This record gives sequence, C-alpha cells and structure tokens, in this order.
Amino acid sequence: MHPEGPLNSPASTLSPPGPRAVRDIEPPCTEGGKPENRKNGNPREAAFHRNNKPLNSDKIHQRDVESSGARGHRYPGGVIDLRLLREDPDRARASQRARGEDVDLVDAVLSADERRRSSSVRFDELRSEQKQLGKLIPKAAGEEKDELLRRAGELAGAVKAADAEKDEAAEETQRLLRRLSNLVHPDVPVGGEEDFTVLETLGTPRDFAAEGFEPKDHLELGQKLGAIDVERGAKVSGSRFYFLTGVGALLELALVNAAIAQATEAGFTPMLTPALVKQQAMDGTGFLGQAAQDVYHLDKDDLYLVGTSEVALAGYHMDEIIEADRLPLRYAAFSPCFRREAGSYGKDTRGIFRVHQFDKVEMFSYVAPEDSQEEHRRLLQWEKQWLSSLELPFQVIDVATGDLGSSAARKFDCEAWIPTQGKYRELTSTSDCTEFQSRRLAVRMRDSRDGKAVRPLATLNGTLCAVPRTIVALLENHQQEDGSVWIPPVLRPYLGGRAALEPVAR
RNA sequence: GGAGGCUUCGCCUAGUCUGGUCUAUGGCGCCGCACUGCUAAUGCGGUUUCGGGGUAACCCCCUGAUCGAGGGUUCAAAUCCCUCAGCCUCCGCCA
Repeated sequence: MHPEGPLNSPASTLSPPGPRAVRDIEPPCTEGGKPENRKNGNPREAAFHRNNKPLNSDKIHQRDVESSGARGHRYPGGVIDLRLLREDPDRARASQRARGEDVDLVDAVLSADERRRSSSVRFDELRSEQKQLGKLIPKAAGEEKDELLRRAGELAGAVKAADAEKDEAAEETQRLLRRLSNLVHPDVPVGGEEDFTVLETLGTPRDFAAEGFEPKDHLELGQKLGAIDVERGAKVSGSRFYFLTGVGALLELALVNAAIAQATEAGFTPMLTPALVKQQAMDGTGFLGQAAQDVYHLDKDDLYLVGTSEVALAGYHMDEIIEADRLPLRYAAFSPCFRREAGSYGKDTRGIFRVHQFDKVEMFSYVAPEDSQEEHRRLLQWEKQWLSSLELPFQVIDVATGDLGSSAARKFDCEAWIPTQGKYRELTSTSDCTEFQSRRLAVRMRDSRDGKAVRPLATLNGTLCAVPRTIVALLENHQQEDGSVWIPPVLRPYLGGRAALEPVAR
C-alpha cells in the first residue's frame, strides 16, 4: 500500500456530491494508510501538497458563478432601495417568502412610502410659499407689512404641522423598511437549515477504525495537553466560558498569527477593532433583527458587544463616500467575539465548540456591487486555502434561504469534519451582503467612470479563523493514539518549530 | 470626574457679536472647454449630499432639506437659547 495520508483522496476532491447532500454523511472509507512515521518526511504533508492544486484552482464550481450571471452582472442588490421596491415588489415578496419571513411587510412599506411622498409634497409647497413671503417682509412697511406678517404667522403653523407629518411618515417608512431582510440571490437553495447544497468536499476524514484506535474528543485531548480548562471557566464566568492554558494559549496565538499572515499576504489590511460598538453600527450591519437575542448589550453605556468584528469593519466607513479607484478595500481584523447563544440551550454543551466569548480573524471587503459575486468566491477561496493549510478535511456548502442572516444575499460555509461527532461542522462562513449594509450605514462609492455617480457599494465578510472551533477540529483530526496532536507545518513557525503537542502529566 | 476651546458643501477657510441682502465667501484639489511645439502657465465654466414633483425616458426644469446631532425662540436661524456628541488643551484619577 502506498503510504498516502488519509487526506489524499482524489475521488473526494474532484467529484462534488450532488445537490442536497445530507449533512451527516458517512465518511467514505479510505485505503487507510496510518499517518505513521511523521518524523521523517511526513507522508501527510507530501500528500497534502499534491492535493493542493485542485484545492486552490477553484475550477470545480465556477459554473455556479457563471450560471447566476455574475459575468454580465448585476442582479439588483439589497432591498432597501425604495425605488426598486416600488418598481418590483414581487421580487421582495418572493425573497421574504423564501426566507420564511413576513411577506406582508413589503406592502406595509409601500403604503408607508406613499404617505411619505404625498406628505413631503405638501410640506415642500408650504415651505416654498413661506420662504417667498419671508423675502418680502423686510422690504415692506406699514400696513402692507402687518398684512404680510399676519399671513406669515398663519403659514408658520401649517408649515410646522406639515413638517411633523412628513417626518413621521418618513420615520415609519424607514422603520418598516429596515425590518426587511436582504434580497436572496436567485441561486440560493430554497428551504430550511437542512436544505443546503454541498458544493464540494476537500480532503478525506481519517478512518480511525482502520488505524486501530478510538478517537478522543477535543475536550479530553485538550485537558490531557493542558490546553483547555472549562471547569475553571465555569467557576469564574459561568457555562460556555473557558480558559486556554499553556499550549492551548500558544496554539491560539499561533493560529491568529498564521491567519493574519495569510491575509496580509493576500493584500488585506490587518486591523484591531473595538469590541464595543454603538447601536448604529450594530443595527446597520443587520444584527438587531432576527439575531438580536444573541447580542450582548451594556445598558449603562448603551453599547453592544460585537459578535464578530464584521460589525466594526462595516461601521469603519459608515457615512463615508469612497472613491471607486480605492476599491476593493480589504480588511482582516482580529477581535474577541461575544454571543449570548440564547436558544441554543443543551446544544454543543461539551467543550469549546459553542461558547460565549472567542477570538476570531475575520476578512471584510468593500467592492462595487457588480463585483460582489466574484469577491464572494475569492473570500471562499481564501477560507479554503486556510483550512487546507491546516490539513483539515472539510466540505463547502451553499446555505439555504431559511438559514441566511438577514443581511446576506448568499452564504457559503466551510464545515470541517469532526471525528467524534461524525459530522461536518461549521468552521467558517462567508456572506455576500450586497448593498444591504452599505445602504443602512450610508457607505457609498463615487464612480468617476460613471459620471461621478455616488451609489451604494457591496460589503462581504468571511471568517478566516474562528479560534475555538479551529482548535476543536485540529485536536480531533490530528490526534494520535497516545493523545499527542500533530501540528501542521503552517503553524510550526509560531510554535517554536514543534511538530506535535504532547500530553502533560498532572 | 472638572475647566476651557473648536466642529461651515473633498481639504483649508469667510460669515456667527449686530437674525432677512447666505441662492453660504475665497483658496486648494478635481472635472470639462478654450488657448497652446510638448509640458507648464493662463482664461472661462463646473464641482455638498439626500429627497420629492414634472417627463415614455434622458438632458433638463421646478421644489425641499442639509452649516456636528436634536430641540427651542421667531413671520424668518449657519447666526440667538437649551441639551447631547466628537475632537483638542489643561487639571484630577488611573493601566
């Protein structure tokens, strides 16, 4: 038998499963070489590098991009464009329906908008009359002036009333409009959480049975390595909190450094961002809608704890106009992330898979709307590159309509194989938010090619490395029978060159 | 935490005391045109942003808002009053 590592299974890399693959797919059996002898010329490394080409060339699913008309662009982006909504309300209705959200909301917006426009006309007329009168007053004198003042006095009240009504109608329109989610991309599979499409599968899960031992889960491994301490996390902060200790702490720093290095090399500007943000940023990114229950809020200061640095990075250019020749703008931020995880009681309670606080390196792009789909593929590509460099087996899914965030028109997740769960689980996620966040945050671009038109742009985000889940996947997939954990080469420079983490005596 | 100063249409800036003539001045930058061996210089014009109406649509025309934000006074607010925010300086406290 050729000493090939389990990751190298051409079959699984080249043939994407059909649509609607089941999530809990049984891992295909490999010809089962043990990752033995990793000291001299690690066979898994060699295998991986051969594997690398198809991974990164992105040939596999380009047809997805083309079929959706990415080339010739532009499917009209985010809702929130009132004019577009007026012209084609059915589009918005269909999108809401596919998401399983309120369809009538569309018509509520339309009628509020009608009221807004008619009250605005009324105000404009009154105000114009008032201004004209106002110009005559200082020139007039005597009885004529008294008469003018009398008429102006009457007008003042009417203007004020019309103004109030106009403001009220505009506010109502805006309030309703902001409750609409982004228009879903036409190619997104329709359905609920389980109705995703598997786009491709990379790498192959190890066959532990063939290797002759039972894999341990990440918590047991982490405890043996002296890397994870959940008991004291709970003692100090409560459930779903943890300490990373010793090599665990070092492992996080290594992951973060390696991820930032990859992003920087790809041209991203590295950023360290605030973890506390104002309501404007939180709401503008779309996290105060359906996701509101998962957001921490500090009452005393009226600030929100970010669930992702996406919030700060999207808010970074809020209320700005960006010259088109500066696009695309690409940022990679490291930040802590906080999630209340309300409604996930009893889910993933063991270990550090689902926690209230974690660190993450996030990619974020500002691009012209017509470029968003291509950029989305690029972000996905960078995520695949990252997970591949960690030598994790994973699959890429096209998330279904019902499972999209309110700001996303389309979302791809990379799910890594978790041996002890026997499933693929989300490690990264990249969303094309089209113009949704841009409109809400008033980030615009000035396009000189387009007669200096000022228009919304598109924002996209993608996880590069969500630390705890990446640690989970690393520990479980790279564990050895003796409880040690093999370290992929990309991390070694940040871990003093070591090739494995060894259990510690307690 | 305390005191003071500042915030004007890309950048800088005039205007605020003394409300209407502000349709917000000037410079820089940028765009267009003209002139010009080239470049440069010069001249002329344009250049806040966001709405609404008219129009089949575009050019365009009419109109409103916008001087950090919100509120108030007034027939009328960049200008007067109040509240808030951001930035700067100093004092106090502090990693």
